[in-house]
Amino acid sequence: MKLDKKQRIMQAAEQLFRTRRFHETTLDEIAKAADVGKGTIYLYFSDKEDLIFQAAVEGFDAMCLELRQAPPEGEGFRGTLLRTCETLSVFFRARRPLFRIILSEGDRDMESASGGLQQRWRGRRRTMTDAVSAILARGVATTEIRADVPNGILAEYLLGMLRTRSWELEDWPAAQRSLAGVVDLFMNGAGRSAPAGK
Amino acid sequence: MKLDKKQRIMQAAEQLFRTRRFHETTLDEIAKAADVGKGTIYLYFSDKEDLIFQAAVEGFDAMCLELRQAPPEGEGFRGTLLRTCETLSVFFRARRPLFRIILSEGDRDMESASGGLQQRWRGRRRTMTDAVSAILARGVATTEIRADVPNGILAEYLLGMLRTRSWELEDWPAAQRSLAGVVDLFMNGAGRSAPAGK
Amino acid sequence: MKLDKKQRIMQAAEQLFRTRRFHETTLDEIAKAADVGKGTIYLYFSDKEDLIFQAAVEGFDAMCLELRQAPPEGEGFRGTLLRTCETLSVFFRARRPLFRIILSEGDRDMESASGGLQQRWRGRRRTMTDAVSAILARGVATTEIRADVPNGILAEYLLGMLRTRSWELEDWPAAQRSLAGVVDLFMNGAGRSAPAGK
Amino acid sequence: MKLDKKQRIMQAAEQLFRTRRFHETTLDEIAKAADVGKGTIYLYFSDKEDLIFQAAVEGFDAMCLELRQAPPEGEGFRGTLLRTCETLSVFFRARRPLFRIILSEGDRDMESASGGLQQRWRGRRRTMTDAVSAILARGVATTEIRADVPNGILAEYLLGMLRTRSWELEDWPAAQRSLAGVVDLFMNGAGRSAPAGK
DNA sequence: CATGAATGAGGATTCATTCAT
DNA sequence: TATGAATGAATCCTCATTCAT
Repeated sequence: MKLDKKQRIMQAAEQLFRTRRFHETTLDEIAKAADVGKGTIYLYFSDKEDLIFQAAVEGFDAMCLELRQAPPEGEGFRGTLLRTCETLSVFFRARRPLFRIILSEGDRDMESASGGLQQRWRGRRRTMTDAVSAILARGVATTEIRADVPNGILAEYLLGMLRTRSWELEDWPAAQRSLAGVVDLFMNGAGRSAPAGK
Repeated sequence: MKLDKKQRIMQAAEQLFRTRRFHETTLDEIAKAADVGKGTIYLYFSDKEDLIFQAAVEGFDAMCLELRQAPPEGEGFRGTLLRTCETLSVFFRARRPLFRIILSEGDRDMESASGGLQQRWRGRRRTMTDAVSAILARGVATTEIRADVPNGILAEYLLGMLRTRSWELEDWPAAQRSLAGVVDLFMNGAGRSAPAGK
Repeated sequence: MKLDKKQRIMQAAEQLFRTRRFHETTLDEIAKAADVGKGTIYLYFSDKEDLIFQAAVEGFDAMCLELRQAPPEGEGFRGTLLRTCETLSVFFRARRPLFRIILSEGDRDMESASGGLQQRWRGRRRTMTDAVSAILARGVATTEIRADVPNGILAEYLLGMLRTRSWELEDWPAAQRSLAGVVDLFMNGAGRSAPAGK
Repeated sequence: MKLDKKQRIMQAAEQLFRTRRFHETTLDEIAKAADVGKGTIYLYFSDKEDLIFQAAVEGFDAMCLELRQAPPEGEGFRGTLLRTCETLSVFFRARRPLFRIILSEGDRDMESASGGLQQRWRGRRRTMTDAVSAILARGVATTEIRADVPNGILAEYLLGMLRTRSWELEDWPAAQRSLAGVVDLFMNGAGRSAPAGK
């Protein structure tokens, strides 16, 4: 059964942006790949940027909700953190190309006119960082997370580590870039982890 | 006294890309801003991408050399690490807009044809990560850095933290995003810092 | 009633190339003259050269077919030859400017890359020379054409004479450059034609 | 010993235009090939077209003078004609690429502005056709050339045949495209040359 | 005479967007 | 809703020409 036309368009876009840059991917190609007329795209999206954005944040709210769910009975804080990383990792994996475009298409100093994409994303992103902050807050409550650094900042660094893992560590063996490893490093740092002589 | 023409062009480019995207910034504008003829740009750069790249990596090799210098007498490992972060931070601060473009203009899965910029950068970047790895190796030697994670991976995460600090934490008060904080978090992690035996 | 858009574009091109050289005629002008958008040209032609070529060979195949038609009952060989010259002459008259461009845009020794136009034309041209050769073969059969020179060569010289008539003899009075005169010269040569009474 | 700089430039141009079109050959290349500075070209030629023209007509006047020389003792008319064809053939052989450019760069209907090259050539060319006409006149005097067609027209056709031989017959075996063959065809035509039954 | 760094006018081509059907 | 033919604004790059040295 054929998907909804809007869905087909977003999927085609996601697929094409995987191998082509923003300005190298034409609406003709997307329309062709989605098997719809070129004009049809404009029935569902206001313009090319809007298409990118909607394709990127598709499912984003659902993910944020998932992050906010209460942890299952008996799951320790580290377990929660690991599950959080998995959720985030899964969401961003397929969307990496789209977010690469969004992040590149503007910077904080950009004039508002051109920063449309980035502006919209920054607004949404807050939902995610807040959710992660809330999770870290639980760790603070159980004294498993240090309290001398704001949760929001810790959340950003955690997200940054996940980005590094996804963007820069692709060439390393899977064992070296496990999510458990990220959590461990995030929690214990790179310093001599356990006082040997203890 | 007027700078060298090539320098003027690179500076003008850096300035303009700060507030405009790659495709919104025309060579006309750059030439105008640099106060040179349009054709002059092509005397020094093979094309627009080459201009971006050269402007971005200007001084990169010098920075890598600086990273490799032996630490001053009596400077502890943490001191070295802090100094390393400062060096990196200074280098990337002004070049952020340029690197945003380079990173966005291609991805590892991209066809080689379009990944020219990124390819060139990946080649150079290695010099930097190796230098940081080498520094971390000294920490391993003094048992200040854990040995169970490859230095290369730790280096990537450290660089990732600096990126997060520079890109995502701009709205936080300076005190919260100090380089010392980055080093502390990198070394000790987000877990309860206080020694258990307390 | 307005012509087909593709036709309008080709006619506008033919008209403009009549008074301007290849590189002096811009696609802007052609689009303007044809009263279509600039982009429309690229819906029908792959590029500027393709436009020239298609405009030039428009109707070429039809002419070749016409050349191959059996001569009417009772038409002598010279009559056939004259009719052939007329057909050729009519076809090339309006297209002279276009062919001037095609012939100039490459030469046999040119690298294949740049000889696109000329290559395409050489391929087509063969159809025409073969048709003329076939006609001359009939003359050989009736002993009206000498057999000691290959038909293909004679065909080339005949076509060359038509070109001379069209390109170099324009300043001479029409009577001196009649097609009948071409045929006569081609058949009898410039030597003392035939000692009439002798 | 190094040639005169002007000579070197013209030779380099001739060489380069052999494999490149007018607009594909840059003055940079020519200067490089001639081993002179780019500005030096403008010391000897007013512009690019002038360079082409002067390179093409270099030696043209000398050739015209040669054509006008009295035929050697005892050389028959056909001998003179053959020698004439040889002279013309030699002159144009190396210059073909240059003349292809000149002939393509304008037409009789062209606005004077753009027809500069062609205009200049048409003026010079007259010297050559007049010389050939004069030679044909000798044939008329000896009744070897028909008198019912103006010499000027016959001269044009003869030159046209030489062009055909040089441009269109290159793929034929040398024996079939001999200058003697051209003269024979010019004199006797393509009709049954000698009434066999005579 | 000779040079070559510097210039900037000029044009083919692409592609997001519209709108008549 | 859906389409895709038509549009034309927008820009990179080339290269003939100049002129300070």
